[in-house]
Amino acid sequence: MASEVQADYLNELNPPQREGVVNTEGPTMLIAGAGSGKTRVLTYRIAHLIQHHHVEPFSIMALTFTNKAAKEMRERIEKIVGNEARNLYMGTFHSVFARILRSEASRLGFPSNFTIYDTDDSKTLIRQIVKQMKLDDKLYKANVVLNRISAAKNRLVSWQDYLNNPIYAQDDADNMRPEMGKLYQTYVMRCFSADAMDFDDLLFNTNVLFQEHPDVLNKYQQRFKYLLIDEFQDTNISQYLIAKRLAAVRQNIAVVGDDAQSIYAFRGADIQNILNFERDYPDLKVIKLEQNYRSTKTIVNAANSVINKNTAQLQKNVWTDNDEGDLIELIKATSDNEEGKLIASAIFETKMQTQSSNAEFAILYRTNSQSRAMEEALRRNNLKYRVVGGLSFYQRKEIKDLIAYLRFIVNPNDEQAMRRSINLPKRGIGPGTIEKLVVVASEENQPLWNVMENAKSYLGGRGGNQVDEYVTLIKSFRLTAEKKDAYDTAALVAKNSGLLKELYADKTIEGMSRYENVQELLNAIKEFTDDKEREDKSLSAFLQEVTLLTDEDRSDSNEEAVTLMTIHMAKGLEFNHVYIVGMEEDLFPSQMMLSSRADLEEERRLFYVAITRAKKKLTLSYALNRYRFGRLKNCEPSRFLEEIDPRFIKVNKKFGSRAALSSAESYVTKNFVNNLKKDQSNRKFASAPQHKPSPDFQPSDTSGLQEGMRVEHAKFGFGKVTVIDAEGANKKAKVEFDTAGEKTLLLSFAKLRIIED
DNA sequence: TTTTGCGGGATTTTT
DNA sequence: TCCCGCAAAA
Repeated sequence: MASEVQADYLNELNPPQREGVVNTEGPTMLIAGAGSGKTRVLTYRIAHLIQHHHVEPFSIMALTFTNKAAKEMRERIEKIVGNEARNLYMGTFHSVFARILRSEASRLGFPSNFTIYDTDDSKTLIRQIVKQMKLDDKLYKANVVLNRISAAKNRLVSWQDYLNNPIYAQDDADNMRPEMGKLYQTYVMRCFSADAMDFDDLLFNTNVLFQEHPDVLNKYQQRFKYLLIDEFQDTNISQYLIAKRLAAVRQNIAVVGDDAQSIYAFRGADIQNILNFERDYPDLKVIKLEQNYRSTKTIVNAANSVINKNTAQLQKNVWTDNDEGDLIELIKATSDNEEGKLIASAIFETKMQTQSSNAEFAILYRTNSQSRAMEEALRRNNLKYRVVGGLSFYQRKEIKDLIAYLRFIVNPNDEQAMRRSINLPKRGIGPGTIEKLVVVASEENQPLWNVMENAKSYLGGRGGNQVDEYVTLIKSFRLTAEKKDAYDTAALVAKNSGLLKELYADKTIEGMSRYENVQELLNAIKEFTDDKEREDKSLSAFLQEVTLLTDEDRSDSNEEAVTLMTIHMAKGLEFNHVYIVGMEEDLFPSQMMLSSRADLEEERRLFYVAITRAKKKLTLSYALNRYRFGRLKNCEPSRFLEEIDPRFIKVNKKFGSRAALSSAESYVTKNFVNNLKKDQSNRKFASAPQHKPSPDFQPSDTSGLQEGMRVEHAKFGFGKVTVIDAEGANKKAKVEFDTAGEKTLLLSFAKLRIIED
């Protein structure tokens, strides 16, 4: 019986796919081109482990990039192996290791009910620290500071390491931000005393846990016999190290990824991981999935012609057996609003001609703000649509407000939650009073909650009384939380805190929708507690999940609607008809990504991802004018348009006459020439001809490499070392190459020839 | 303490 | 354009 099922799924696979499924032992890397069926391989591989090798589901750990991907994969596996699949240890890095950190929290001095700070919490805290340290908040913008801290954590640089490393100090001094290290330290300490971890801490602290507590590491090494990682190109160093440690004993680690689809370098993802992987596992089995089952020949080849402009990529040849298909259409509009109209009517027509449903259409854009014009036009055409992403449900003010209460109930030291909830609805407790509480707590080195309980002895008169009332309220909530489940508690909090009443009183449209949102949150909590499979239905258990949830995880409305979303959100999805809008310079590629070649290559990969979402037909559009920051700006067509092999494009016949065609072409051509000029004047954009290494090229021993030395790299050419970073296996050098721009190279991996001077 | 109005910055992407 | 944080006014 079991073998019949097996035969079934194995027969559906092509040879490399089958190999990816059957070869379950030892380190494996699947390089999976777009649309090559990698999810299928991953699911079958897990199913195969369970059915054929009789591996217990709870000893398989599978890490994905989003919760949604995990959920879908689990469902697909469940279809093959039945409800055993429930016991798989599967989820995002963040959620899986948050769970492990909860049960081992005491090892790190955290309580197991620690709070997870989301990005907003982190930024607010940083803003507070900057203020308290009396620093210039123009210079120390929360965003900038958090990014810097985040980057350090993702490379496993602790605040102690940071303060001890003169390179960082120099770097910060050069950027006029000498206090960065101090900020990092304070930030970490404040999180710690609030019993809170931010997103990066979940990974950073897991590394600390495994490094400093070998017994814990050993426990999980024994337990997880098989480790699988999806979207490996989007992992950062911190994540990779966790995986490596876990897999160290059994070495059953399989990673799946596509370097061409790496689009999260901005948040620390590191393609280097793919290269490191080959180095770390010499007997690695590499399997390439190159046949695309998703798209037409036109789309696959057009995508290839684009991605080939990148210099940094693994050798891979994506091809397809599918039909030639329609040419890619290019639409020119005079304004962003007209672009919306043209796209909407194009969708409407295609829908009629091909008898397609709304759900087969997607409009993809670079930035969320572009959805507006599209939405309006779709509405006018009576086309149902849904916008994915944007301001997420859990980021809405009213939702965060209620959750702040819930958080403070569970974690009495969650300072951010206290700050948010204490004066909501208005209780006459202002910033002055709050600040006093926090200052006393830190000066007397007391838990915040202790200070609040004795507020009257620290705050005279009114403030003390008001805080007292709030404390009593929270205490009563805590009593409820101890006895009742998450839903009963949350419902009581919404009612007794006065939050619901206040929202109910607001009869504006926005006010009513806020009220509904809170009701919806309560429904979501109800759904959580109604889940029969769930053992722990406490408020604490609910909160553990909520911060790591995103909108996509809430409702899977399979509604008949056109999908609007950013390209980032579209990764992993596919649609028959895809419209990529806003193909303009400074928008896509984004102006913020023009400063280095590496960034531009990431934008190009983003474009590649966008193109490869389309199964049958791809349409691109750009506008000559667009409102940005409230101002009408004229735009040039994107350089990416010229990077598509022209054989695959035609200019829209309905909306663009012969004249329009030639004018669009001339626009593109003119732009192309301009870009060439730009390229020549700015070497960072130079379409660097592949460097031919010198005939005597021989990698040197780089242990003695010094800043200022000139080096040669096989691919990037000649350059000068600007910075040397870290020591030992992680030693890195920043090199400013003459033609390829600035690169950071891992010396244990990169082959550099030192040039005598 | 709360409300209002001003000015400045944002639109890159997400766990 | 719109949203946020901050300063001044009430």
